[in-house]
Amino acid sequence: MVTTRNTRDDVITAAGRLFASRGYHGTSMRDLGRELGLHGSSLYSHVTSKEDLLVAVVERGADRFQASAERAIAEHAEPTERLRSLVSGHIDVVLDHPDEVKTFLDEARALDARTRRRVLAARDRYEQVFRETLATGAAQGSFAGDLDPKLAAIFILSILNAIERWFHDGPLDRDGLKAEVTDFVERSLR
Amino acid sequence: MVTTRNTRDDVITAAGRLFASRGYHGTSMRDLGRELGLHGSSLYSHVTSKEDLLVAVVERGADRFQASAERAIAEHAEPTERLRSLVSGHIDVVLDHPDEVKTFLDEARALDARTRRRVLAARDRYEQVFRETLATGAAQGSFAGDLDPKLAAIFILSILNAIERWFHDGPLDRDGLKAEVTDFVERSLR
DNA sequence: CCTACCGATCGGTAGG
DNA sequence: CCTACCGATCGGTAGG
Repeated sequence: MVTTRNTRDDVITAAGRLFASRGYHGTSMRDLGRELGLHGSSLYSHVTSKEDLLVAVVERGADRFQASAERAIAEHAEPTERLRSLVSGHIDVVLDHPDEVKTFLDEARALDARTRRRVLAARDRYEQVFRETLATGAAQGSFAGDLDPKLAAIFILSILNAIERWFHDGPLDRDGLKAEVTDFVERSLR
Repeated sequence: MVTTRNTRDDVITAAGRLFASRGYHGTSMRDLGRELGLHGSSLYSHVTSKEDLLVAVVERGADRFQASAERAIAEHAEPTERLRSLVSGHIDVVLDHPDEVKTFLDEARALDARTRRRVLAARDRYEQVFRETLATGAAQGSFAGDLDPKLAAIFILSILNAIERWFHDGPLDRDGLKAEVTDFVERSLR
């Protein structure tokens, strides 16, 4: 037998998988236990409640996006390049951690009000990075001068966040996807 | 007392409201009864099951989009104009019927496999109208010749479907929103 | 991580 | 549309 005991991390990962595919309310603790090969009640040695699990999954998603934004900021100052890095980093997060992303985007409503507010604030800060990059670029002449940075940020993030819903490796691979999104977006900003 | 009995239509509308805000699995029949001022068990004189309700809400959403596409096709042959009409019509559906749209977009996974396939097929046919409009426009020179109609359709629909998540009448009204989206999209297609 | 269990709530039915 | 109810399942606890 090579079977090992599950860690809290394993539990959160499996929870993300189920929350992403069936939704938080569509997933029971017994479902999750089955996924890990143990009884539903045994999960309570790893977590204090079902919502505790949701918080953990959602925060993982939030952290990934934040880390990606920080990398883009650290590595690229010029607006066009920074935006490309933001787009590329976002796509990596979506494709590398689809379950956390989907839960982060779709299941925040199941959180209690205080936690939900915190998560939405994190989302806003992330969007703000896109907005400021666009505003700087418009001011410097990299993008169209009449650009509305707030709306453009929303449109770009709409495209990025939807990727999880339709993309699966095929004729178009990850780099191709990044190139297509970047191209579509940059045309709009000129 | 002006209170009237609820019709099946009332029940479906209220169900859309709750499914959109809490999700299908996050809504109980008793919740829905409370919303309508009657007991959960009384709902079964209007519907045969909870899933019956979900199907009805989702199909309403699907029908609205289909009707919008048919109108665009009937009224505009020229690709640029037809696309504008598709965008405007889609935004109207999203803003006039947000609950049905959200349920249509987010809760299809809760449907049984057969119904879900039917709904996804309807979604595909709708997307196909966008794709064909873009392909025709690219062939005729209205849009860039190297345009990928499939990807462009996805990107445009990503922007349109996300509107429900962030738009609420403010400084930007419905017509302003339509103009901004159309502008952003058309720049990308040139 | 398991066994044995709890009260609450779930979708749904019978019979008016 | 209500009353009275059903078996199943829910999140969670006690005690090992």
